[in-house]
Amino acid sequence: MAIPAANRLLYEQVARIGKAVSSPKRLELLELLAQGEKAVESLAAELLIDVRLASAHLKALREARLVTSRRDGRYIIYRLTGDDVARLWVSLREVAEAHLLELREALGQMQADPARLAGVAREDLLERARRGEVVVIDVRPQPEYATAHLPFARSMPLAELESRLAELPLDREIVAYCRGPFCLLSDEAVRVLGARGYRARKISDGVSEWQAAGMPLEGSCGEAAA
Amino acid sequence: MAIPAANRLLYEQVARIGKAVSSPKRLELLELLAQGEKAVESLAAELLIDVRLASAHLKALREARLVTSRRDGRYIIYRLTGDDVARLWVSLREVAEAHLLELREALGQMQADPARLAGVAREDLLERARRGEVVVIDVRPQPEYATAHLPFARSMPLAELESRLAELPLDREIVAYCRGPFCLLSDEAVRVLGARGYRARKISDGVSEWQAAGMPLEGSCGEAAA
DNA sequence: CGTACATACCAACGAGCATTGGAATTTACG
DNA sequence: CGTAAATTCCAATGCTCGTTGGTATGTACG
Repeated sequence: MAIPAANRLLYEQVARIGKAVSSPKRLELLELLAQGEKAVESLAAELLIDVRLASAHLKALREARLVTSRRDGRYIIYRLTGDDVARLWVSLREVAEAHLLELREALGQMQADPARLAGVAREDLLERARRGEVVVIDVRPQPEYATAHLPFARSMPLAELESRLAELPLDREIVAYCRGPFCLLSDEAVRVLGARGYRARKISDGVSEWQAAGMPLEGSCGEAAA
Repeated sequence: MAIPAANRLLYEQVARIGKAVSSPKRLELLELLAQGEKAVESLAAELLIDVRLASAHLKALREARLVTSRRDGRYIIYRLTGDDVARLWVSLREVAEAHLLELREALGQMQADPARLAGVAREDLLERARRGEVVVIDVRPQPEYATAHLPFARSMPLAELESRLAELPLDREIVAYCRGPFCLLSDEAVRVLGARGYRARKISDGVSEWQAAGMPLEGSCGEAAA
């Protein structure tokens, strides 16, 4: 009755996207690129893999049109082809979290940290940050902050945190965030701050999660060097 | 600074979901299961593949926890583990449509049909259907209609359409829908109706797309035989 | 209780993918 | 213009996956 060969092609095309997100390394690349555009070298360095391997994975992502590249001097800068790619990564992670017990266990062990700011709605956090009741710090590297960050957030990269402690108030709660639920930067920041007597907690949102929830972002969402 | 081995496991878990949706056949299975639970045999028949192959793919989907199975007599009935799985399928398809030119071309060729009801918001269609200005027909097999269908939709399986033409009014517009943008049932229905003098058009939404857009569904969304 | 049926399991083959060694290409910089 | 740096391309290897032939398991039905 129907022509089965006709739409077989359609599913193959969608499967191209599926194949692109079927590798852990490529997912890691997508999450990094969701923080802002980056050169191959820095991506490879962050993942602790060979540059050639990173290049090969990026090629696969490019062939699925999830990323594009442009040349900037000696570097080739990769970036996501759209916000929907970051949203897809968030959706995938949420489905995995919802159905894969193993993932929830691994997440729980990794961030056994009791310093989670849970049960607070994003709107409430935003309102408190607006009023200055809490200080929201973005502990990712500065270029990622420059690309996009949460409203009222202050850039405080983990690498500079200890030397810039004086900038943070001791009398107000400090809320740290980083790249998302899988990122450990904010956990480390909370640990450091807690040891120095600060009242610090973390949220697991990154900019992608925040935006996927319909919340506003700030930042020159266009260009930023890696 | 950070422990890279710790969260390596996390990405592997998410990649399990990615691997599950990296095969065209498995995507087809997911779309069919999004219409309602079904036995292995009927899934294999619909895909025109060997039952053993369908079983193997379903096993892969089950290991990624995207589907579950239960026994009903001699049959093993598979169903999605949640609405979020159907939403993931919709998201994947939307990302593919947005970025893969090849997909848009293939889609355009397949449904070159000029009878698309485009540019009409879902809310407007719902309102017109409520007022009875249009007759919305669900041309999928009846069990899928029973599981879930659009509000005010009437079940009119394509297989029975020609013998039940008398039930449809000639003076009102008829809007057909089926399983989604990749499904050809509604195109065929529009063709048949058009040849008999009916004013018929189609929408590309299926129940998953409708629901993913935040629109309400009707139906005994629990049990239905395949 | 034995046969038919639906489905899962096991094995095997070929195709495709991840990874790394080595080389080519493009750009910047002196 | 030549050298260094960043990245891609090519080839080879080992592994995983899709597919199908054969078989086992569990259920219904006479």
